[in-house]
Amino acid sequence: MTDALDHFDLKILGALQANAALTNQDIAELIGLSASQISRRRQRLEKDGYIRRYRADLSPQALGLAVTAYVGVTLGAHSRENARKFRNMVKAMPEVQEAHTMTGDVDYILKIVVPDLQALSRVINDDLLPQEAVQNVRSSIAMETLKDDNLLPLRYGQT
Amino acid sequence: MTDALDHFDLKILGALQANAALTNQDIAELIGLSASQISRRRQRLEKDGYIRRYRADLSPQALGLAVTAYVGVTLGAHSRENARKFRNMVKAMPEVQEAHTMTGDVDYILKIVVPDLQALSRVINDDLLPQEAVQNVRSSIAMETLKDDNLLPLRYGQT
DNA sequence: GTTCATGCGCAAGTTGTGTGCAAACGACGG
DNA sequence: CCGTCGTTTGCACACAACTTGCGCATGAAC
Repeated sequence: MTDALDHFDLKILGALQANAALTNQDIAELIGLSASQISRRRQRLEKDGYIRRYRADLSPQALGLAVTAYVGVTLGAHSRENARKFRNMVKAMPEVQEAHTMTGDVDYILKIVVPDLQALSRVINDDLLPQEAVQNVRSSIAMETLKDDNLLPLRYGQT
Repeated sequence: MTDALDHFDLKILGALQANAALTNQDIAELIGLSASQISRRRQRLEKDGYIRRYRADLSPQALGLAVTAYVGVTLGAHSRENARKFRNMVKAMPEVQEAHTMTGDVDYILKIVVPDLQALSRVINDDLLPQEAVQNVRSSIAMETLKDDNLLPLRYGQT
């Protein structure tokens, strides 16, 4: 009934993740289908959860957000309660773009975007370090960004 | 003449980066302006580079991409030529979502998304390590993703 | 060979977008 | 205090895009 992506679906997903401003007509011409089919397939792809949402990709530079940093956080005593507080804190921080719990010697990696180094310092010293759970914080700053497209590779295991 | 974002512009940017499927009419009602104004402002925001592009945000899980990893790469002899090759290689690898040159003891951080650990291993052993420039590779795998919205914080230094 | 399910394009109805226009507003100078 | 000018707004309309019903083609099951 549903599921299982064919060749057309993958092309639609690929086109939309690179440029969601494309009209159905554009995509139709691109992959050799009619606009109405694109519309129907797109609805299905949204309903089945392949497309999570549509986003405008803003320019950090234009908005004065010059500093991107990765911050590794190590928790001390892994008390349930303190860890929970830490996670909620992180979710509520607008400067944090991504947060993952990691394997290896660091418990969390945070991707942080701020206007300048002073703001980064403020985030680390005022928000992160005062947390009871936090034992250690190591930050590394992105000097140059080679690639930042966040495009998922779509060629795996399909038609 | 141009530049300088007012309160309305920030609200529009905020709404669109969270959900680009909103119509001008939706945003108009949200922030108390007419749809035509949203249209005009949006055009300006695009022209002035605040909005880079529109993207469909796909679900890695739905697409069978279960493994996200951060890979730290250290280059050996920093020969200009080998470094250049390394950067081009990275740009061409579809599994690499982000790549930054970093301050600190690691030269590059790569965000990599693949279907499984085997695929990660393949990327590291077949693509990364054989590079002449590469001296050392350390990878850390995301066990749980707390946050992954990539929403820029918009409240800095404006009206 | 018939039936059924699926996917297709076309065309029509609906919804959304963008521009001309006139009015409102604010800044500035007389 | 008032007029002028530039900017921003809402409205209305023309245009563009989206979506859905429909009939047809294709291919699998029996």
